[in-house]
Amino acid sequence: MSFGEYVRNLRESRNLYLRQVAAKLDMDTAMMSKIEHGERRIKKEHLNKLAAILNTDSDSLKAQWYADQVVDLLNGETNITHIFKIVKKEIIKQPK
Amino acid sequence: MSFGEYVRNLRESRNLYLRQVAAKLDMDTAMMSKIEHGERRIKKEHLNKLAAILNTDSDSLKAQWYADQVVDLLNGETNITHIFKIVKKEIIKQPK
DNA sequence: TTAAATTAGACAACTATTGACAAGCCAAAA
DNA sequence: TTTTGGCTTGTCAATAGTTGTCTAATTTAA
Repeated sequence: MSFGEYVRNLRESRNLYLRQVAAKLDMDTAMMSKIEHGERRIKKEHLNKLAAILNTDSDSLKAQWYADQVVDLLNGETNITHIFKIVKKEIIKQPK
Repeated sequence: MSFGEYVRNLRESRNLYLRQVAAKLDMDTAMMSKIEHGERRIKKEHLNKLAAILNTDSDSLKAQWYADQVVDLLNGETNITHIFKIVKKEIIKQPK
């Protein structure tokens, strides 16, 4: 399930209209529609607010959001497991 | 090791100068320098040629390149394992 | 010190993304 | 069968981000 579908499912289960969510995020309904369709990307800064509006866990929402970006980036690649191994090794070594 | 370091290691082990590699890729030496420093991103389309110039395996080079983008994207995130799980689930379900 | 190699800074040119608007679609109510 | 409400689509200018190039440092090796 993509980020957009994830949001749409939540929104519908909350019985909210696109325009309601859009208004609370101070954006056009059309934009929100595109976000749910994966045609536009919601800003990271909006995620906390969106989670609150949808009354859901923001960590899961963020994970979903990041996953979407990664899928987009790796679209069509095989070798994903290998890539992830490199990434993990790379990210772990940031102590501080 | 980042993509840039990876390339630099290879290049030096091959006793090639930045300007030589840059010339073969038809780009400015300064650009190539920035690429090795991670300040600029080499185009995906250049990877095969670069692998040939460095006489190395292009799949590994590409994996390294993708890993770099992902690291960049997830920079600062915890939860990476969770995100990767979502990604894998998402990517697997593309048959065709 | 010199010369070659590399790096850094600045900037215009090029791309991509965004937000806003208007028009369209579709299902259900009237 | 029209109207209404919710959603979707297309377009476009404005904005933001990226790229390549040039010039001027800076570093390195003799």
